[in-house]
Amino acid sequence: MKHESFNESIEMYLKTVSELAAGNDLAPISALAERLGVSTVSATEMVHRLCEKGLLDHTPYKGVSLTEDGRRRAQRVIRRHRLWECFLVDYLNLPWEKVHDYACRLEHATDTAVTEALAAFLNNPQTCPHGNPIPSADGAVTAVRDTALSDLQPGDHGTITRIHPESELLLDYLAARHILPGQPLEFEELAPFNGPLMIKIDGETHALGQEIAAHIFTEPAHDTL
Amino acid sequence: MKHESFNESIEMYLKTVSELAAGNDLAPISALAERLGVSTVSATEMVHRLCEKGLLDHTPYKGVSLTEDGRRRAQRVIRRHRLWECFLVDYLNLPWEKVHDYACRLEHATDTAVTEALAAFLNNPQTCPHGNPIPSADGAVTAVRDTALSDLQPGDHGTITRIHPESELLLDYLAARHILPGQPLEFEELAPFNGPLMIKIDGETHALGQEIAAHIFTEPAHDTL
DNA sequence: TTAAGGTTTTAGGTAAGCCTTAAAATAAAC
DNA sequence: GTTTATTTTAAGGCTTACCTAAAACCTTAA
Repeated sequence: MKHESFNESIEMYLKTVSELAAGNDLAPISALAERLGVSTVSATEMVHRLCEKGLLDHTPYKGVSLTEDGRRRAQRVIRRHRLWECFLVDYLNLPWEKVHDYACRLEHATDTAVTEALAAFLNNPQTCPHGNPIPSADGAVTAVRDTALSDLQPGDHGTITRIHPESELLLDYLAARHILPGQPLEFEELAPFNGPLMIKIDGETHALGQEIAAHIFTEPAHDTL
Repeated sequence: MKHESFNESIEMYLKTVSELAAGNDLAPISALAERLGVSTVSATEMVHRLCEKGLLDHTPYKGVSLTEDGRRRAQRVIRRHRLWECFLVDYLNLPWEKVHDYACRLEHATDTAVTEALAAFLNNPQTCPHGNPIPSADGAVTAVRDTALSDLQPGDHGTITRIHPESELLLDYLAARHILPGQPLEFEELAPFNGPLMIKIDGETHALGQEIAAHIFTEPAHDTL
């Protein structure tokens, strides 16, 4: 009766660090705090606790990163999360943009035995409905080599591979516009002064802000056939 | 980040009261405390909080019962619990005696939308794998009219209908002896001095203590054809 | 009717996770 | 090198849910 809620916060911190420190660099505590909806002071406290537990490394004034232990733990949570997302979409027919939040709750309440039985039931899917890779049971992650939409150049063509990191607000926005993994797109033009990217998807052109574009990953289409 | 664990304790208390007060009588706080693995002081404190919230009624020195609100809330948790059990057994092929504990964690992390989608996916099952009825979405419970094994007389025949209340220890014990819902049984004799019940199931005779017998419910076979 | 036994309250504590406000340390930018 | 912004510490608090120990209180049965 104490253990459960105990883990929950820890798991959220580890998962978030994992998301923020995707490029192997340090995740600033301020960013952590913001994503978790917590004051920077509280986040700093918690980071200390997690450092003591050997789950995080903290470089003062720079940010935090996961230790090997923390990484494995985070990957296990992410695995559970994405497997549940697959189930919720493919079997329960719940909406693509809602399952992230549902899975966020289930992920902390799922035994390893359940996780692995679920993986087998689902036939060991490789990605979640939002395109993100599902870590293997031992915590290994498939490296992805896609490009953020925000890193493409006007004129580029590509196909959406995944949305990352996910949040309900973002997914709602994207779902309403059919901006989903698998969709081909064309980067028509970039408005000046850090303006939006004009992106043609599914026959329509959308103005996407820089911030949103950084959450959309693509596989560029090669002009060379 | 606060709400989740918040609900968890409340839900466990309500669920437990519902289990203990099956016969419409009051559940003593001491029994509540024992089942929850908590001191009576803590249980008393929590009962006060739940009374203030209008979920429980407390008759001092007697025990507690659920208000209509509390009842509905408890039934909703139980519904989620039993639906998960069905899924875990029927689709993930997890062991009958283990799924109770797995479901105990999932039940507090499941949105209503997920619950109802799951119910539809499972084709609205009426009972959990341990034979207990699954409350309907609006909190209605099917009345069961079966008899505790401890209330049968030597010589009686019957069929096991359900195990209630469940606990992993009990389920492990029963699973190892094939004492499962659907099994026919014969009450051979009752040992004197509150001794065990000699019960013939699946070709073998088992000595079951009074306490265990109170957890096994049966549908007596009528001699009158 | 009184003593025994169970129940409840009171008092005093713990731990995790959060909060705020304010001051100090450091990094970055000019 | 000074200013500005960010980070970290420090101090004091809150809530939930648990604990022990001791006192007060009901109920019941001898």
